[in-house]
Amino acid sequence: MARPKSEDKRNAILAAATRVIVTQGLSAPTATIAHEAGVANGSLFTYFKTKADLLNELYLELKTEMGTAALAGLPADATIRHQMFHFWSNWMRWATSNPEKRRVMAQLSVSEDITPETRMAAGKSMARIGELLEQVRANGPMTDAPMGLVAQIMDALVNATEGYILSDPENAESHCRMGFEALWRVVGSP
Amino acid sequence: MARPKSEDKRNAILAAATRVIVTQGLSAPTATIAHEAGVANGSLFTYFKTKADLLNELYLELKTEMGTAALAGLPADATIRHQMFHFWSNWMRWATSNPEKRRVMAQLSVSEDITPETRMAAGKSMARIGELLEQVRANGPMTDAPMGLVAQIMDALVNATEGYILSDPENAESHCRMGFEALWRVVGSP
Amino acid sequence: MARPKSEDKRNAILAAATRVIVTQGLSAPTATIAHEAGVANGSLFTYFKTKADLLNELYLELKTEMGTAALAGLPADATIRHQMFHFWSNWMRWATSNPEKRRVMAQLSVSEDITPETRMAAGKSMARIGELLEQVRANGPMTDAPMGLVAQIMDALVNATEGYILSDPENAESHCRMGFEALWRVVGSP
Amino acid sequence: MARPKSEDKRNAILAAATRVIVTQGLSAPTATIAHEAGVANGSLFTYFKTKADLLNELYLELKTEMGTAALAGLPADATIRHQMFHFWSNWMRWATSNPEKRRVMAQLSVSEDITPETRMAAGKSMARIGELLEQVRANGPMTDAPMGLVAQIMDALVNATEGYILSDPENAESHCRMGFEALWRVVGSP
DNA sequence: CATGAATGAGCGTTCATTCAT
DNA sequence: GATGAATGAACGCTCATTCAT
Repeated sequence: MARPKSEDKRNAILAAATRVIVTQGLSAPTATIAHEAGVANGSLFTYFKTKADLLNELYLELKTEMGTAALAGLPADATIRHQMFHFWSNWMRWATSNPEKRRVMAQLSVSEDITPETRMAAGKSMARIGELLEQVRANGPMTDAPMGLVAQIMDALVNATEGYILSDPENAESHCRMGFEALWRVVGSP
Repeated sequence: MARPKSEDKRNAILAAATRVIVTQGLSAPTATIAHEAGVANGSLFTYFKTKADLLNELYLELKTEMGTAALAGLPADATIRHQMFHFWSNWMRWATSNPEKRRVMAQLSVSEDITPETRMAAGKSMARIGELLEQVRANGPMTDAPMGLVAQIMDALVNATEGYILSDPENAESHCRMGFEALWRVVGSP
Repeated sequence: MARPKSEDKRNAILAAATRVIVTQGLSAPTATIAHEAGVANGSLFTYFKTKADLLNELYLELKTEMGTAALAGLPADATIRHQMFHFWSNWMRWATSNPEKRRVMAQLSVSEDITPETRMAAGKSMARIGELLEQVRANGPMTDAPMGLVAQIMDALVNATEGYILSDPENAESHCRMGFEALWRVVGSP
Repeated sequence: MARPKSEDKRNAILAAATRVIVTQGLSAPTATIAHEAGVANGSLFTYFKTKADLLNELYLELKTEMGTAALAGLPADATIRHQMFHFWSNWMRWATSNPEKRRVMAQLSVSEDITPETRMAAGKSMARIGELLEQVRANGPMTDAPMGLVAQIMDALVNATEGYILSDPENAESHCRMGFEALWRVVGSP
């Protein structure tokens, strides 16, 4: 194979897309993204068949990265509360240090271009967290609530807390804890 | 905020925008919206200077309508918990009966086109709710938390619960109650 | 209706298309055609939904014009041979005075963009000629030949003669007659 | 006309071009042609400097093949009418068994990309036929007609007949004869 | 020489906005 | 004021051609 498709270039495009979308929104021209990535505008399409494709892959990439970050170093033998707080903190930290990625993910989440398949695939990377949450739910005040509702609520709490932290990063630590306590009051056992 | 010409036509355009955006997203052509509203494409611009303008006014309109619906018939002399549950229920009911408007609002919320001014103005319609929430917060487990965080969390819970209800409308009643209990556990006094 | 779609502009575009396609071929940019017609490139699309559309309508227009020209002043009570020679001459004259249109028609005839429907519709304008030819055929040496073959042959003779005339316009008159005699030998009665 | 590298590959590309152009037209991407030929897209350009080049050489190849086929086994000592009918039959047979090549040739004939030089060179392969036709003409009703006109007419008759045969291959034999008789009436001596 | 990624000019079409009627 | 044709910048994508491997 002459000049194999470079993983680096692919990543450069994905990273450029993140940077550009943050400031210009999802309607950012592919040409701008390509330029930002340092490749010719046509080259973008050798890595992603269409713009929608690029967006889907970007979404997947970001979700996966976030999921991985959230689960890093999970202390398997600690109490559930501890485990939960661990990934909650990871999650907040990731969001704090990657505000751009978080913003782009928010935009992609509501985009028509992201297919159900992609959303499904993205969900996979959160599976472990789902299991944890399930255990917590089963023994707390939401035993009788459907898991779907609980999951959505947790997601909402994560986002709300993250959002607030980003607006006042000074007290990140404190906000993080408060958000977690709120979550625990919602689902955890007293 | 001036409302010159025909108020009817203005509303027709706003309503048409909602219908069209639900299916086509925010990138729906103004011409399509105009057509759906039964006016010529050029006429749209005598009612809204630009497309962004239309979007901002639509956002404001929807938020205001929702705020009004949420506060309707608030029993001023009931307990705070009662008052809170009252508007929570109203809110859920509105969302359930106006799924399109809710969806459009979700899209607008993340749009670059909505200005900070509009967001601020939209916040106004929720002021009364903010006061209520403030009272609750002051006497509950989040006394020490910043109001902004609490507000965002409530908003998140509202959205999560609404979203879940829409995905399983059969048990709306039950989900509504469960969502409220979660909220109360987060901020309410035991 | 404000500023009604102008027939003039439509014709200007069609005429411009002819001029441009002659020199640049069917792949001539729509922008060039629009410019040549003195309208904005977007305007072309208010008159023709797509480029293929423009091409189809151009083909129809040219064929119709040619058909009309060929039949002009047909002496209904002359002998068939006379009638035939009349339209043959008309045809040659039209081709001679509209070499560009003829060239464009040749290109369009083999284009993938021209739909069967258009071809069918274009055929209509030649119907009268078909009837004439049919009468001639019935009493000549090709009585037993299928009409389709005869029609194609006539078409071919027309084109060949036209082509030759254009390459040597000086002796148009003579070539025209010779071509006709050839045709008559093929189908006419001796 | 140099034929460097692999003659096989060159032919594969030419053959692939024919197959692809039949279905996609002359605007078929070179990449598609290369793929169909089983070579890398870049390789196509080591065999043909440009796409126009490829087209010109394809045209030449097809014309030559057709000319050769038409002249195969010409009975040098038969009557001229016989010789003429011989190559006419050959020609029809070739067209019938190579409908794709015929179609492609038709497209190429009207393409802007084919240079006058190529057309001239292609004419060479028909030289023998031209001589034959010339002899016939000299003693028939077109003695006084310029050879160019006669040649074009014959070409037109060939194409018309071929075209009709392809549309009704069942009666190829009969159509072939009828076409020839028409030709003979045009130029042959009675 | 073969390969296929890289390039970037170019195209058809869309659409917010303007303006003649 | 209402209409809808006019405008032209902008965009996603293609593809002939080049060039690093």
